[in-house]
Amino acid sequence: MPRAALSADAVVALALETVDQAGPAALTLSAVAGRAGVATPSLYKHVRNLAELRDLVSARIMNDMADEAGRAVLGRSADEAIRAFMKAWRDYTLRNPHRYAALLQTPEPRTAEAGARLLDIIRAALRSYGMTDSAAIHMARCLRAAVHGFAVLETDGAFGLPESLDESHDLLVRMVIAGAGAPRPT
Amino acid sequence: MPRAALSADAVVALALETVDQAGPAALTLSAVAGRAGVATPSLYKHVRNLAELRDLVSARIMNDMADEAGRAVLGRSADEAIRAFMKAWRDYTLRNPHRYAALLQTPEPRTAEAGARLLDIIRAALRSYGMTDSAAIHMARCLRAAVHGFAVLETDGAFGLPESLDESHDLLVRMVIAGAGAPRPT
DNA sequence: GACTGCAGCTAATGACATTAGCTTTGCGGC
DNA sequence: GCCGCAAAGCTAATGTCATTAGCTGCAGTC
Repeated sequence: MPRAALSADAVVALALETVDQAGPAALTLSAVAGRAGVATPSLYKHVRNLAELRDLVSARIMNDMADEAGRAVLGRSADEAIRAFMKAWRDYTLRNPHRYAALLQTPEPRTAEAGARLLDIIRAALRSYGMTDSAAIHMARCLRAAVHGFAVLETDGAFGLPESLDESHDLLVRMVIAGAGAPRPT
Repeated sequence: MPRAALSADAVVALALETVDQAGPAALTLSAVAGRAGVATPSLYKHVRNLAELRDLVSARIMNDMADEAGRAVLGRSADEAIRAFMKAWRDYTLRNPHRYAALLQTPEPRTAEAGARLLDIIRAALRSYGMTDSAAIHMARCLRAAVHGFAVLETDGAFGLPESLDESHDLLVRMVIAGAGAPRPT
């Protein structure tokens, strides 16, 4: 194992820095290579291509969020779990707006896997409601949609009005909790 | 006015075709020029640059969706209006998955304007609940977040499980309606 | 019939990603 | 201590784009 200098993980870390500082559009191999003090083609020794690097970054972020969300939910159940999960999610996105935008739209394998972890966490949080597996899946999807939609719109600055976003988010949380409490179809 | 051939609108239309057929990543000036039977630099006579073209396309799509959603809501109120709105939204996204992905994240002026129209439609639909303006704004945001989040996740194929997505969407609709009916804070 | 302005063209530049093939360096075995 | 090898890095080359500059030719206008 010659020169230890770089590694796939190190490249991803530098890519993440780039995203944090300059946004996902600035994530180019040139930029990462510059940050690593290395010629661009050298990166190909660690990463198949730009698409893979994007996926790796995306997966890292998704796993990160899943970790934080999982920690937030620990030891809570039902309404409290949902509240904590949604708060953790929003906190992360506000803390790292560029990261959120770097999450891959098109689900590459690694990102998809991280997404599955996330799903598990949500399902675990919902277990305390005692709903059927199938109901829990539908509920988890709704929770995810709500949380994701809000995050996208907020980090993109798509909510124009001056009204407090905290309050809007509170309403969203209450809405989801109400839905979880009474998920029975008509 | 020499040769009428192209025009900004025509360019946007061709761009939209490109997006529909090959996805937003395929929206390049080369591609559009090829489709128009014209050299790439010629497009600059109609559009400032690629960024502007993206914004124009995005705004066109957003306006389209707002039109459809507005039509769907016409003559309905309260729960029925919300249900119709959400159904119209999802139908559009399923009919035009690539278009939805082409909506701009970063809100450029024209897209933002179209987004404002959309907001108005939602607010009109909520008026029948007789909530205060401020409550309506928060509610509209939640509705938008729910609808947007679901659309993104569904068109990206981020929902892996085999469970019926129609059913999940139903649950989402019910959740939002419940939230609109009882939006009073703690 | 000459004038003007717009639409389109070709040529050139510069940022990237990606590939090919060469060079260096450090480690394991002798 | 010395050798070979494989990983890690480098330079050079190619191709795709976006974008700019400057030229050309046609549509109507006077």
